[in-house]
Amino acid sequence: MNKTINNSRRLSPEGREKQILEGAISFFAEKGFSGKTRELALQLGITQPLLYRYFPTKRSLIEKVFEEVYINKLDPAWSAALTDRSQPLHKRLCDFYCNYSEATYHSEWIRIYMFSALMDEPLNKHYIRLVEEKILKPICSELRDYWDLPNLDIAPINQIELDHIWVMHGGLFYHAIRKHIYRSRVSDNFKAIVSRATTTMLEGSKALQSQRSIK
Amino acid sequence: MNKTINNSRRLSPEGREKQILEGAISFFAEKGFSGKTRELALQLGITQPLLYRYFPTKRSLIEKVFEEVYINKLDPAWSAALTDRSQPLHKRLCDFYCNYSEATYHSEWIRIYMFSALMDEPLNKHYIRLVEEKILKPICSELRDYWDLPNLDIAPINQIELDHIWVMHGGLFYHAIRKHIYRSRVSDNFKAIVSRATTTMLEGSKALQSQRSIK
DNA sequence: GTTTTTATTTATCATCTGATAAACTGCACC
DNA sequence: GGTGCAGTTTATCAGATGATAAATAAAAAC
Repeated sequence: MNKTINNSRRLSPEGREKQILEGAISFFAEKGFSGKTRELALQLGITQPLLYRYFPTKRSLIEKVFEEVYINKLDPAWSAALTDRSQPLHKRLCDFYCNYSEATYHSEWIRIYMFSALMDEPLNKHYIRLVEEKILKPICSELRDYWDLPNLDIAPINQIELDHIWVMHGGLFYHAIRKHIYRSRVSDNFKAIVSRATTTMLEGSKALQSQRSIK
Repeated sequence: MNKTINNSRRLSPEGREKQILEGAISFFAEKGFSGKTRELALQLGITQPLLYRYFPTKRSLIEKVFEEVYINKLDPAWSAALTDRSQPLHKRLCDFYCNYSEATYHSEWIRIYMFSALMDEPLNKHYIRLVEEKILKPICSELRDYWDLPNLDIAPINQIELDHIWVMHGGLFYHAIRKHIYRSRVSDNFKAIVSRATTTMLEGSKALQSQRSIK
C-alpha cells in the first residue's frame, strides 16, 4: 500500500511534510503570513504541535512556502522559444505569455507573491530581476530585430524600450491581480487578451519610433 | 497659541486624533494591518492605551484609515476634462493619468490599497467599480468618437473594448506597484511613460479594429 | 505476540497583544 | 494659588499565539 498518499491518521514523514507544505501554501495564500498556526493545523486536520515536528519554526515553514512557490516557474525553454525567429514575433509573444501565465497566474502564486513583496522578502527583488533579464530584455531584443533597428551590441537597451515592455507585461499581470487579489469578475479568455495586448504593444513600438528614434 | 499643531506632551483632542490617524496610515502602510498597536504607539511617541481613548478598537482605527485613504481620490473634474472634446484625446489621457497618479500612486495609498484588497475589504471592490465607471468606460466612449465608431446608445461597450483599456490602466498602475510595493528602481519620468502608454493604446485600438470590427 | 520505534496528541509555558481601569499631571478657570 | 476638568500614563487583565515536553497510540521489528 502506498504510504505517501494515505488519508489514515498516521502518515509517513515525507507524506505528512508534503501535506503540511501544500496546506500551508493554500492557507497562507488566503490569510497572509500572519495566519495562525492553530488555524492552519485545523485546516489540515492535525494538531498544531505536529507542525513543529516537521518545521522547527513558523518562519521556516514560510520559507519553504516561498521556495515552493518561487522556484522553477520560469522554464528556460520559453525564453528560447521567444527568440526563435523562424516563428512570427506576435505568435511567439502569445505563446510565451500563455505558457507564463499558466505557470504563475494562479490564485495561490499571485497572492503569495504579493504578500511576500509587501513583506520586503528579498526573493521578490530577485524574481523581478529574473523577469527583466529573461523575459523583458529578450523581448526588447526581438523588437529591435522586428523593426530592423540596431543590434544590442551597437546600442544597449534603454529605459524607454524597457518601460514600453513593462507596461504590456504589467497590464497582463494586473489582469491576474484583478482576478486573484481583487477577486473581480474578469473576462476569462486570457489568450485573446494576450493576443490583443501584444498586437497593441507591437503597434505602439512602431508609432513611438516615428516620434523619437532609438538612435 | 495653536493647540492643534503642538509637539508638547499634551494635545487637543482634534490634534491628537489627527496625529494618530496620520501615523496609523504610515504605520499600517509599512507593516500591514497585523501591525501591533504598541509598535504604532511607540512610533507616535505616545503610550498604547492612549490610542483607545480616540479609537474604541484597533479595527475602528483601521476603518478610519480606509476612509481617509479611499475617499475623495477621484476628482469628478478629471472625468469631465477627459470628455472635453475641444482637446486632443492623447492630451486628455495624459492629463488625466498625470492627475490620477499624483493623487493615488503614492507609497501609502498603493500599499494600503493592496493590503486591504488582500483582506477582501469591500471598499476595494467598490473602488474598482468606480474606476471602471468613471475612468475606463468614459475612455472607451472617447475612443469610439476618436475612430468614428458607433455611439454607446447604438452599441454598448463590450468586454474587448474594456479589456483593452484595462491593459493600459493596469500597465500604468503596475508601474506604481513596482515602485512602492516591490520597491524596484523604476524610471522616474512617469509623465513620459503615460504619454507613450496612451499613444500605444490608441495605436493598438486602431490595429485591433482592422482585425475585428466593433460592429 | 511481545517489544521497540515513532508518528501524533494532550497538556502546558512564556510571551505577546488588544483592551480596560485606575492613577497621574498639565492646563483652564475662578 | 487652589480647584476641577481632561489628556496621558502606569498597571494590569484575559485571551491568543508560537513553541516545548510528556503522554499516547499506531505501525514496524523480532
